[in-house]
Amino acid sequence: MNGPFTDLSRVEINKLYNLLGVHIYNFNKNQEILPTIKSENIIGIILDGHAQIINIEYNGNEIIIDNLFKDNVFGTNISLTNNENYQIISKTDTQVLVIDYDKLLNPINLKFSYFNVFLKNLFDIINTKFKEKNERIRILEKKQIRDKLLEYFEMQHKKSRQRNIYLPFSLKDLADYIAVNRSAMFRELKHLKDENLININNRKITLLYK
Amino acid sequence: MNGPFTDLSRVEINKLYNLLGVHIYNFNKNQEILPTIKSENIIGIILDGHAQIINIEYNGNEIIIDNLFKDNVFGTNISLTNNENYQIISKTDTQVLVIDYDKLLNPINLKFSYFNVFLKNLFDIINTKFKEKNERIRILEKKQIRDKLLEYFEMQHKKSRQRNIYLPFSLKDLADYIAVNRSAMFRELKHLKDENLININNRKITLLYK
DNA sequence: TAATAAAAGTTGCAAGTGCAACTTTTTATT
DNA sequence: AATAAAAAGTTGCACTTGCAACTTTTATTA
Repeated sequence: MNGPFTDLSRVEINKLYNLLGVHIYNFNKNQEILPTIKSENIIGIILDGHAQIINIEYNGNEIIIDNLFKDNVFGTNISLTNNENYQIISKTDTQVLVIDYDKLLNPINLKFSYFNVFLKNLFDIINTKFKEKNERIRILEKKQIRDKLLEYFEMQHKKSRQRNIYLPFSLKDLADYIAVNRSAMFRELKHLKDENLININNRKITLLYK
Repeated sequence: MNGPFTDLSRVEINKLYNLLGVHIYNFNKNQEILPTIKSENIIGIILDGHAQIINIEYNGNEIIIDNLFKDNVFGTNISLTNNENYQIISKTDTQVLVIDYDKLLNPINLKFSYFNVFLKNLFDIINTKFKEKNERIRILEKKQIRDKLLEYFEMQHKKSRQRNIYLPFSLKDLADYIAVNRSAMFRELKHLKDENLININNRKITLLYK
């Protein structure tokens, strides 16, 4: 397992600290990490210890989204879905390194700046994919089809801010995406419709509770 | 949505092509992409079209692991779990850009080489996390507790090449990880034990079918 | 080492889901 | 426009799972 400073000398690491405006924070067990270091756009790296990303749902339920151990990364661009109510809590004494994401890939310091723009783009692409995976996991973690559907609706609604959801794929594909049986999913959609929580015709779903 | 060449001029893109030894491949609908471009360690980017990463399971089942659209990345370091039997198939006419992953972050071409070593490390860290997410999704996609467990065992076995699996966490945590009810999971573990497929005591599980 | 908390192990029951086997509707192809 | 193929919509049934409510065992802490 590689860490952020693999293959780098002490001198080079110090250069990096200056170049990137790195900060290191220390936390005791069970402290909130995020408010302390929060800024617009950061990458955090756990240098030592153990922390958890926890999501607080509308109903008060707390869900462990991710466990962060040594050399794991987190941040507003990584592993966190947008617009969420989350906390990062240290579970042991934890040391965290924080980098300004924009500074990280800001080419003004560097020759071959076009190359670093390219690297930044690659990062963005991977991060986008990363967020998609996390979203899907959030849905798959739900045990009931109803909850999976509602979680999916919730995510779509947050993105579009609209009551109407236009499925980007077929209902069959939706069933695959949330990993349930197609007929069973449809049955549940009907239940939601019968309870006047949604309207559905073909690929247009209207959230009546919003 | 950003692509790999966002914010780069035509001239800069051409420089990149030379610097990185970029190749571009064109595929017709329903062609196998991977064998054509396969090498030790590559990053592929879909420039145009649509492709799917498909896993062929031991029983012949084909599972769509991922859909790749314009500007999505894939590769041996990204989104693919190790040691798997997978295919990447173009679903439409598809154009793919291929980069040698080692060349990408090889510092010999660059000033500030220590900085690029650091970027490479960050890539590695994110990719590791990415693979972990994919593994979990593979498990969560299974509909039955038994299949989730067997998939989990399979993955652990492939990593350690041992019949004995030592759980890195509690059974309660395993239940959370595969997102099922703890008692129901335990019930299923007992069934597997009764059928002489596994042995289990505390956190040591032995696969008797291996 | 005693007390307390957490995890493992167990079971009955109600509810939810997968599956199969359809019919109907929509979309794609010649 | 006719035909074929895919997706949507529907239902009964068996089986699986979640949930609750325990007991027993293993860890943790005072």
